[in-house]
Amino acid sequence: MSSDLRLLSRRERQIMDILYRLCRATALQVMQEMGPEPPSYSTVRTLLGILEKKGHVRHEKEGHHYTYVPNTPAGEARYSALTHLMDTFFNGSASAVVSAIIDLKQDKLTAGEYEEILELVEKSRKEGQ
Amino acid sequence: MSSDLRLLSRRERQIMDILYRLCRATALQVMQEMGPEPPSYSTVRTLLGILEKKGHVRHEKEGHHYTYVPNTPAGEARYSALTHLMDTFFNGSASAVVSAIIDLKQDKLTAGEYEEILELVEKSRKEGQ
DNA sequence: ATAAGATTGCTAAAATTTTAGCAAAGCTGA
DNA sequence: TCAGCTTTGCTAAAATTTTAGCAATCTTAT
Repeated sequence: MSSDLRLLSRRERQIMDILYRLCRATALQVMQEMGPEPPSYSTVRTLLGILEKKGHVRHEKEGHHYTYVPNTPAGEARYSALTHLMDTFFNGSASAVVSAIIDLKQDKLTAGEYEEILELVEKSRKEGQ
Repeated sequence: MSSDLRLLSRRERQIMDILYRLCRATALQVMQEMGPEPPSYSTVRTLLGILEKKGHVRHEKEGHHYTYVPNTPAGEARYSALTHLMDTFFNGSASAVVSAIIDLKQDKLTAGEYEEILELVEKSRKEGQ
């Protein structure tokens, strides 16, 4: 089943990313999220149609218009994205990724977030025994 | 400068991923890493040439053949990949990513790795004060 | 009811990506 | 040396992606 997001074209992936970020969106909303040099509304609709035909997306009729939703559950998509990132850039090492995240958010992490992370890790450690 | 990897085509990105994973590689090595349905050697060379022209890659003469190396430092590429992943799938939340990593590697993490991660987090917390 | 506005269905062409072949150049070992 | 193998340089065409227009349908408000 897998349906790997990495096999999609540039625009297709860009749209899938937007859908995962927003969870659900109309063609218009998607277009507005497509950053600088957005394609036309028409183009976005075509792409959504292609993604639907390929099975990556489905639409739900919401009143007058369509709302598009990713077909693969967010959890699954997250899982494979994270695995790929870890393998590609961090040699598969979990602690290397955590280290990078910490670096990344360094000054922005609140005391509460530190607590949360520590608890997560310790909880998992205990469960693993 | 940015040169976003997400703007590349499917094959181009696939090759960049391989180069980041291997750090450096010849066209042949790249081809051998291209999974099932690999393109021809010739095709891989063409793609590497395009990536070079776009400035994503450079080659070093190594004896008889070329070895290709990513131009953007691994650290920088990691940074933007991780940021994008976090924003797309984890709503920008650091602790959510950490939680996912833990889940992911659940049974495979050794006691030593748990220690390492905990130390990383605590060290950062102290420094942040 | 009906005009105005918005959304969809369909189509086609432009642009880019992906593919691979062949000649030339460079090394290697008999 | 020189025949054979490997790698590069160049080229061109097939395949896919990306683009957008227009008619038809549906909603909403007058």
